[in-house]
Amino acid sequence: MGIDVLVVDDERLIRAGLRAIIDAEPDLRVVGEASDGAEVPGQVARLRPDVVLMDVRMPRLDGIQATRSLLAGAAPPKVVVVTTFENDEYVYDALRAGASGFLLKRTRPEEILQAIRMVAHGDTLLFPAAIRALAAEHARPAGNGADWHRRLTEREADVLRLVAKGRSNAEIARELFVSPQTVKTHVGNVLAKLQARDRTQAVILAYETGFIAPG
Amino acid sequence: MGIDVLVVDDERLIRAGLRAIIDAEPDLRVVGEASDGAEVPGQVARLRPDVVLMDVRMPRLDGIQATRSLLAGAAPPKVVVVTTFENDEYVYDALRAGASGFLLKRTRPEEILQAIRMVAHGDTLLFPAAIRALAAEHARPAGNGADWHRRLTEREADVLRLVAKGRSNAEIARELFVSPQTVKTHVGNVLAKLQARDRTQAVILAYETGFIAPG
DNA sequence: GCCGCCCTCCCCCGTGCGGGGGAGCGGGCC
DNA sequence: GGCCCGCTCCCCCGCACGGGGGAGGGCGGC
Repeated sequence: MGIDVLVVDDERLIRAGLRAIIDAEPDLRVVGEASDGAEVPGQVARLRPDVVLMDVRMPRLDGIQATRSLLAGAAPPKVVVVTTFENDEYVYDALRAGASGFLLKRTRPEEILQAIRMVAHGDTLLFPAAIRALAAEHARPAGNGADWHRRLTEREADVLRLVAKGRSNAEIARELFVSPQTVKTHVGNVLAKLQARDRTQAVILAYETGFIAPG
Repeated sequence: MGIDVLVVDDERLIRAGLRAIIDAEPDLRVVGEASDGAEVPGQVARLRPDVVLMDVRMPRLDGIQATRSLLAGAAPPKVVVVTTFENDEYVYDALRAGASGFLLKRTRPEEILQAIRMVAHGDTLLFPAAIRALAAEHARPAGNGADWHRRLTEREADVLRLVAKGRSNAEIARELFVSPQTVKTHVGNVLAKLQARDRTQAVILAYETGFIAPG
């Protein structure tokens, strides 16, 4: 019961964001992270995840090679390759290497979660599906069902939204009718939960994970 | 010669980003800004812009009403309505109100510029065009032809890219093999050019204007 | 030649920010 | 009743950050 996920990405920021999103789900769990394709086989052998969420571009050993070597082993996990652009030439290589699917990094959180569940149950996400997901993203009005709210409390989410609008702590305090100290507490909690060093990194995570949408 | 543009948006950040993009073009010029639909008629009468770039959602008087009142006047400017989602119900109202076109905020800078030129020359941007622009956005690999490079020097753009990755000044200094003071200088210049108060706002602008893409 | 821009580096200074504590209060759960 | 948790507010502290200057070298345009 429950799907164990290994997150592989060379960007610490992205890993933190994905972890936050995934761990918010009751049926999903991040059992480990790797920052490099070369670390993947060891982590997989040790942690035995059900699904590996793997970035394409990484130093040393890229996601394609890592996928290939993984799938060659015994009882391999499902692999979802995460890429930035859908016409990335790596995508075709990823499918040939045996990936069960791939996602765009700009995909909305709930779609990432759905994708993990799908491949865990044996489904395959094909190229057009990613396109459709993308289209669906834009078809959705403002009902962005971002999901790490469950990790962030409502108040913390309020604060993050304002941080992501460029507001200072003092401004946020005025807008929320609380003291600056309170805002500092919330911001501190947000940073801790997102594993961000400062508000700038928090904003980046908010954009990268779809907590807020550009435009 | 040259197209005069009035930028209307309640978000100071967005206005600054659009101004930076537009003013970088030799044939375009931002002659003024308005933060509210109610300010628009006065600004138009005073500045007589060729094109008004107008946000839909604004306090007091929204972009639709502002467009309607503008088009009712003598020698009205062309109006391009800027919206967040293409299925926004306001869009149809905008076209009925007499807008010459509309854009998605997530549209790439160069497409925004092209749109301004098109409507100034009497062309009309229809709904499908926005969709196509959107599709084209994703079809484009990494060749993001962001345009405010002309305002930002190359070095400044380098620094902004790293700032937008969450790096501290010291980290940027190490990565670029220069002293922290130099980085501070560049960051300061970037903030000034983007009219951003701090690095957090600069990152927001970078995302909102498409200087960097999420994912 | 000179001027202007870009890149580099330096000083000082104030402060917003983030980390470390702690604390009171309400509501929900057991 | 006790416990946990979210929200609120407070202290202290160190430091990275941003604003204000200035300065020198390289390079291209006028």
